[in-house]
Amino acid sequence: MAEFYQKVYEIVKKVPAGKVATYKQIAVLAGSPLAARQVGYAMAALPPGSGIPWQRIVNSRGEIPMKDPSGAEEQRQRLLLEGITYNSQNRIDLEAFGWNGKG
DNA sequence: GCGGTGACGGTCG
DNA sequence: CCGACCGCCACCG
Repeated sequence: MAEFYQKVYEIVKKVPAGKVATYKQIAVLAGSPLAARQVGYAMAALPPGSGIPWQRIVNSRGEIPMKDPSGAEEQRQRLLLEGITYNSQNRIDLEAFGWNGKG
């Protein structure tokens, strides 16, 4: 079992609702600050019923360049339910919703 | 062990 | 902030 993925999933689940975390944040907490790329790959590997709040994971720009636009739409809808709002540029304000990583 | 790959990040312009 | 280029790590065949 890939420990890195398992670690990433655990951290993602630790992200509180109403907050968003960046891939870098997850990578750092996972123990590999330079493996942010793999973090994103781990998210893509997550099935919709995995129980992992992958929608709270965004890149440093506060957006999710998902290959499937349909999934991005779903992600946006879920974030709205958590109180997270998108700005005019279809991006999330990391200054306001960015998770400090300490809960 | 090797080569290919990717929801990325940092730097440069 | 955005776009372009390179580099990074871990997973997969």
